[in-house]
Amino acid sequence: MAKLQAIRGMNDILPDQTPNWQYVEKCFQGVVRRYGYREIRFPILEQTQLFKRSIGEVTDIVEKEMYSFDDRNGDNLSLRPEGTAGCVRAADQHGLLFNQQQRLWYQGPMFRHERPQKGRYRQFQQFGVEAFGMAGPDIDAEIIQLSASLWQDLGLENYLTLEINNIGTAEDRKRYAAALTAFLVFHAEELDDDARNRSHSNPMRVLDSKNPDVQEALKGAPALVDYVSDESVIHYSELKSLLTQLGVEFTESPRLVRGLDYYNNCVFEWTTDSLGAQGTVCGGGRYDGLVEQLGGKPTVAAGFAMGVERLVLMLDSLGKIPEATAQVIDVYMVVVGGQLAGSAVLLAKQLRQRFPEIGLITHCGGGKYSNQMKRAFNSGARLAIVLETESEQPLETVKIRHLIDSGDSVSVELANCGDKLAEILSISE
RNA sequence: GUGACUGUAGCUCAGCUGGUAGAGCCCUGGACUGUGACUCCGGUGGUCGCGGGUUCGAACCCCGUCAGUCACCCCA
Repeated sequence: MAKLQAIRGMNDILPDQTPNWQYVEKCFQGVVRRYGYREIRFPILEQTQLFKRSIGEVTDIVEKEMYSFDDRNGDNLSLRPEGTAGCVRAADQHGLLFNQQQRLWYQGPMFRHERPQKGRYRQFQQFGVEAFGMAGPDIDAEIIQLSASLWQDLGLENYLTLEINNIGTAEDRKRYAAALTAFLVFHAEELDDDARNRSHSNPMRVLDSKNPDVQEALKGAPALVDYVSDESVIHYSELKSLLTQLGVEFTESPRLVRGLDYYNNCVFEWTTDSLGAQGTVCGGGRYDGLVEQLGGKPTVAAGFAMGVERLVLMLDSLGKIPEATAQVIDVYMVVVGGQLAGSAVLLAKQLRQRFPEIGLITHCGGGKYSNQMKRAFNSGARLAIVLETESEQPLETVKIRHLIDSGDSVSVELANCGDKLAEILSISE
């Protein structure tokens, strides 16, 4: 029988890697705490309808990337491809959005059936922030500033650049899309197949084309700016002013279009060139119409999501993860001779009770002294406690040996082992 | 979904133009050493991703499939 293996594009994160993840998660949590955001947790599985109605029926995510299936009741469910839809659903369902403001954050796995490559996986981790009930550009500035704080804490501030754009309201874009489609149809012969196909279904995506010929043909195309309402323009320029006051550098990218339909007005992306083709580390913007679109009362909102794999990848390749994050134990107990197993587990139990903060491994499975010592060294422990007696003799003394600073060892009465340990590790009880 | 490259012991890899597999590390037994090290000797471990085909014979050729990597696409 063939060996079972993980589903394509779904990664196992092994013990050598998990400290890196914990480090990043700790940084997230520190930042959101400072900004007063509270955690919300919602299911990984939702009605497929939720994503269709929020992300948009004709987006790639919904059209060809969702893990959807009928459950035993015949309901069509999907693994969440992003977090905002579920967050809005949960918050609205429980009345969190009624006449109030909310600052929320979440973290968890998302699922998209794409072809895997560096920084892009079928199950991936997102960390996101959503703010509800605040209409002004100040909240937009706040969440951007929040993300910038995180880069600072992670030491990535010099490796990420912020791009922003104003994509107007849904109405603005509708009028613009019509004009753009007309332009594209007129210039159809200069476009490639892909661009022609999108001219009607999703004309704004054509602007993103990397085909130089298409970009050439786009010269003279109508600009979104000219279709954006005055209100949006004012909001946007206020945001820019706030960012400038905050010292957050940005570049304006008129071509920046988000792939999810619910965004409006200000959108932004943090990108890097150190990740290959998957340069976007964080993306977000306003989505003022989404709550209402999903059946709630009209509620303005803004948020962003970031890809944790991409961040971990980036930190790893840039050497930005502090060494101290790796988990090490403090004490390794070497047990020579099977008759000492009882004494060993008992001593270990007592020490763990007395020193809850230290990590202690008891050697299990026997084996000769030299091999046990080898494991003790390889464990990274500072100290080894050696239990050894002449055969049949009761255990009276143990040896405590330094493994890192020196090779010194001291012999202590079994009963005084804890005191000696406290002294050596400078633990105040 | 499309394309290119890759897939040999737990890990890193070698294996010339086809003749049924090797090294280092790791692990382990022993020698030495007042006891993890070093050195020396020995050992475990692979139906060469999987399935077909060509051939007297394939890890090496062909087809399919799965997976990985990178790019397109898409996005976090």
